[in-house]
Amino acid sequence: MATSQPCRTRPVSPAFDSLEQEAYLQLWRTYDRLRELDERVFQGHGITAQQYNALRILKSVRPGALSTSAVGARLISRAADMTRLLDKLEEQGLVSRKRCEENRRVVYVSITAAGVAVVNRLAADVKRLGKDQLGHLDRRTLRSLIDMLERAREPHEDPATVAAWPGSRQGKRRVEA
Amino acid sequence: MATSQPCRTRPVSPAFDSLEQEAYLQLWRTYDRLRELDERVFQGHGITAQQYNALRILKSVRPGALSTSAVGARLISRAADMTRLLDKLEEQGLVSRKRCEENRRVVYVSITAAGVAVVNRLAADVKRLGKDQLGHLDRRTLRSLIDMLERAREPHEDPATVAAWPGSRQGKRRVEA
DNA sequence: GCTGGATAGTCGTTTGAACGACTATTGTTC
DNA sequence: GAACAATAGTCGTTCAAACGACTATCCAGC
Repeated sequence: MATSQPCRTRPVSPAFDSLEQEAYLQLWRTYDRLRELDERVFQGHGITAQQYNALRILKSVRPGALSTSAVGARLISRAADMTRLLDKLEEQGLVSRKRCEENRRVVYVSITAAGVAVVNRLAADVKRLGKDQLGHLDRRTLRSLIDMLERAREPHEDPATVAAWPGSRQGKRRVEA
Repeated sequence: MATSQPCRTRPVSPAFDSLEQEAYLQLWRTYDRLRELDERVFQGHGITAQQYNALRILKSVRPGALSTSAVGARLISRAADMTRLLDKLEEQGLVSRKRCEENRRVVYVSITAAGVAVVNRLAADVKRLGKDQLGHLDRRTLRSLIDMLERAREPHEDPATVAAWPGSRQGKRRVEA
């Protein structure tokens, strides 16, 4: 068959449809680039970032426990399937589950000593990760970035779960009108 | 067995390990929240956001073509497997592939009329999506957010691919030292 | 013109996410 | 107290991402 397509790439002028779209795509790309470093750290320890977050949450309430859904509500990103996420942690002996006697529908999850050990072992790497990712920005810039990100997602937060999340803006005063 | 765990959730004081970590987690959560809207729009059209981006890129060079890897380099987020992403678009008849005659290793991809139609059909939804996601922020804030996101990922961009990406900061002047 | 290395893309397999249907338990209403 | 809805969690299935091994082609050097 004859080749009708040119074999040369030509320059593009993409431009975004709108400022809002550009902001979202920048957000997406930035997240993706930073996440790359992230994954590298965690997969060296046989764990995912999401699983680490669950452990971090459970460690913060230790020696108490949280219901399955309470853990889910506190995770950074929504996770459809808490059951299987916790299954994997339980298989590794990092968390333990126990059905609540007062309300047998709920299952309480707590971190084990082995789980605490994993989080502690990761602590230094996680600290370094933060520096690697964003250490080149000064504190004022970081605060400003955080503030804008919070404002960006504010209308999209579920009021029911926002209270459970550490970074929620509630109670904070807006800097500008 | 005796129930040794309390069946009550107790309040947490999570706090982030560092400002850098907080910024990254805020970025993650914000991306996740905004992405939720995103997915809703595209899955109504039987396509993923990543696939839409590939189509958008190919439409911008129409009627020219791009090599498989050139499309990958211009995508918002790194995609490990261009082959299968394009496979799916080709199955739906939205793109067509042709092996380059001059260099038979490369495969050129171009968008079909059906592909253009899909992008056009989505245009209104995508426009509305932007407003839904970030329409509550004024233009100054959006620009500032974009600028900070670019600075956040600047050190993590591969110099080889950054040139291919529309939002690259190259050529822009830094506002602050 | 043959060999080794680089490049472009493809494919097999494993793993995790997404969506929805399903079970068990509790609370509500008449 | 039986029926129905709501809640908490589990599980089956389907789909996409991740990782690496593999093929085909080209280029460079001898």
